[in-house]
Amino acid sequence: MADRPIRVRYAPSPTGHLHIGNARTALFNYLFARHYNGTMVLRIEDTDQKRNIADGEKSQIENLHWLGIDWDEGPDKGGDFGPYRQSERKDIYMKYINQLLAEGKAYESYKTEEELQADREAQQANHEMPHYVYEYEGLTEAEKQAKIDAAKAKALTPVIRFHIPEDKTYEWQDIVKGDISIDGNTIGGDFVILKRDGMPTYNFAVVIDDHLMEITHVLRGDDHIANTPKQMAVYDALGWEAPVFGHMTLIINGATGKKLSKRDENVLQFIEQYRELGYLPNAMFNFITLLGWSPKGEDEIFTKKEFIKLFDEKRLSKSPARFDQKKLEWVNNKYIKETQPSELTALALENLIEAGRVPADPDANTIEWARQMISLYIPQMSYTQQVVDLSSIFFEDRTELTEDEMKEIADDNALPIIKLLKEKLEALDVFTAYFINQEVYQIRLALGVKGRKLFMPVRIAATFHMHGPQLAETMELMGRDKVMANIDRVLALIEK
RNA sequence: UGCCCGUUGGUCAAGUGGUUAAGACGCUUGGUUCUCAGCCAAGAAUCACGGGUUCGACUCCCGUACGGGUGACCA
Repeated sequence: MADRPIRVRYAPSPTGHLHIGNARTALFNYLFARHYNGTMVLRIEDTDQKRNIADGEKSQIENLHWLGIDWDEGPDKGGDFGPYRQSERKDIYMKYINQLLAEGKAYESYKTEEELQADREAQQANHEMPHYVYEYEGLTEAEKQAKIDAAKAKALTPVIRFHIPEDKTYEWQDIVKGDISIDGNTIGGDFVILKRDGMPTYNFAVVIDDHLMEITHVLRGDDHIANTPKQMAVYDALGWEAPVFGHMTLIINGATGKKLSKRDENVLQFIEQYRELGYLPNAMFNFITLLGWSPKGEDEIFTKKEFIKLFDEKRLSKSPARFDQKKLEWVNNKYIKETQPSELTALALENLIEAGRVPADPDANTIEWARQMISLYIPQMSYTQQVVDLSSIFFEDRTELTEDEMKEIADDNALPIIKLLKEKLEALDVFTAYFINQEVYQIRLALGVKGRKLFMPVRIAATFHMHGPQLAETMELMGRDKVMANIDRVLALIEK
């Protein structure tokens, strides 16, 4: 096994959009493959026809690409081990199912849903773990055959169950958890490998696919630990060697302490949602990689290349990690500061359009204006959608000042400053930050007021807010008309 | 109820028998700036508990507690 070239896979089912937990699984498989110069396979596990959704596969692929994850083989790429959709591999599964049937390692089961349900209820009442009870228990081979024939005569369709050898103990060395050992009699009895609709079940199909696709390492969420012995039993039955398993801890909901579930609505769960808010792919990559894994040293910010180089599966954490939105914001802000303003503008523009702040098809002037406005907020922006709120100073038309703001301009110095400001700005030829600053300086010289006492009245009069980004730049972006209107409004309020 | 896994500050975490128990986010305080933010500096805060083993345990062993996972003709 160790000598074979490393092959790993990410195997989503197309049942929804890319979830953070799945993204993390994909990420670590990707890092593992790239670190060891191995091969990354994308396989679509679409055996549950009821749950598949129309664009599930497409959406997975798009979001993975957005995150910066790529693969070498998959439904969209081809490869020597295809097809890469389980729904297209039915003939392959049937071959092995027939083989197990012929060898007596699997059998037709006619137990109905009602019977199974009754079994489970009885077991539960008995404080036992729910498990399948062998329906041909104590029957001779002939009696068993007779029972099957009787069912066939009624035109019933069976499912195929796999016979679990209950006296075996399944043990493996897990890459992340270490030695794990599970008794064959605790895993729930003979399980279904072929459903009545003719599709194989997950626990069977993965084994066939992982083996045929020559997967060497299976890195997945630790909710699959309980499936592992079932899969190992299938490997045994087929005479195959199982791959190396690594069960990574789940990401848990910070508020509930439970596995991050698609039903939790208080946490943003899908990569797409972050994308829409203007999170950057590299920041997401960075943040998610550091959830449940850490490199040596003290750094927190790494490029993808560095992560690939540093990746070490032995440093995967054994205990679950909470998703910390605040830290993600910090990481994203770091990346925002490193990103070209033009790129940020493109993202933020979408958010502004979405919010109705900017027309859907902005002209060149608007784009340039937006670029400058967004630049003012780069130091404090956690994600670009925040410009919508941050920039409200440019869009709102307030008519009243808050108590705090009134206090700032109640000073005796305030009125002369504002009056002089109005005068100077009216006379200004070119309404740009540079010249505005000059005029403010002139006011300082003329009235002998400086610092907060000077700037606060100017800020409030010009912007109608006591907070905002650099004053002169803000005024330039607001434009002379709006600034003059603000000043008049504030003057009116003072005189009242 | 069974089986499996886990437990270092509020959060992410380093740590592998002897350390002042790193670092980051967050928080608090101070500095800087016209404000907010940012930036800089400082600070508070941690080994779940009980037994062993040992000269010495966060580190090894055993129990307890707590948390999580699993139980399908979902994956």
